[in-house]
Amino acid sequence: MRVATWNVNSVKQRVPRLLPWLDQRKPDVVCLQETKLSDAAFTELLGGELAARGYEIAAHGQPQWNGVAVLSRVGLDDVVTGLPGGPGFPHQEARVVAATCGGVRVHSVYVPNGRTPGSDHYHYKLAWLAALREVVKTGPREAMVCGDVNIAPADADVFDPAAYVGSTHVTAPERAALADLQALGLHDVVRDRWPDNRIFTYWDYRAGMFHKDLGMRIDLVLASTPVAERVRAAWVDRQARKGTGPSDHAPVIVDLDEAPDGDIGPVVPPPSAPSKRRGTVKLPQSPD
DNA sequence: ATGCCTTAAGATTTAAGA
Repeated sequence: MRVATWNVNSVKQRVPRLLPWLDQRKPDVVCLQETKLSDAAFTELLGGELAARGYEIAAHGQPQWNGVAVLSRVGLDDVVTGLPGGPGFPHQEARVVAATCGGVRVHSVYVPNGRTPGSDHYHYKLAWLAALREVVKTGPREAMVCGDVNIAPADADVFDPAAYVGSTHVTAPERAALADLQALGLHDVVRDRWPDNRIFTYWDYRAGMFHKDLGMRIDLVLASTPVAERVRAAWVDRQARKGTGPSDHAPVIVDLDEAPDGDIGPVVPPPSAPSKRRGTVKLPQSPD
């Protein structure tokens, strides 16, 4: 099962990039953020194209800002929008939708930006993360939190830590809130897969930041232990950030092996017939 | 320049993003 997450920065503007990307990468589950579209407009815009590709849609949007969605062609059950009892600014915004896809509880999240450390929006960000934690905590064991968390987990996740001193995305309280979420047993599967690599998922549109590879890693796929154990590839699709009319974020793509089947027990390849696909496969981070 | 691009809304500009 291939799971991807992508902050598309307006799905309406990104249609010419999104549809070819779906055809190229063929993800089974797609978490989208910053769709910037009402649910009715989402369905009108993409319902036909996505249905033709076998996707069901769980969209949770609003007319102008924010907006998230889950697309799935491996089932889409028990859809929940928003965070029950969660904070708003002042009212709840369209920042999370969850659905069960292929046996995994998938949360597509767009964490508030925070704007300025200490601001009302910053405290809203921290409260929002705490509310997300409660939802995940009480949810199924097989879970993934995918999306734009608007936090660089470590200094290695920004191009220059000195450039971000005093800014959001790197402050200790934000990182602590993310660590609290991960303390539920969620693994940062891209970083776990590539512990020492320079990996970014967002590059500012301005000043040739992408060309110079000056970015941040703020789009994450977090997986609970039973899901993380199935990861066979985890990488950032930098290809999708190139060319004409890209989002300022690149997709993150994660491939999961089949769920263990109780009837067959642990799978051990016979020594005489090594499988081409057994074990973890080191895919290039960016197949340029 | 201290928001250098891009988006949306809707108006000749503003708010927002990270």
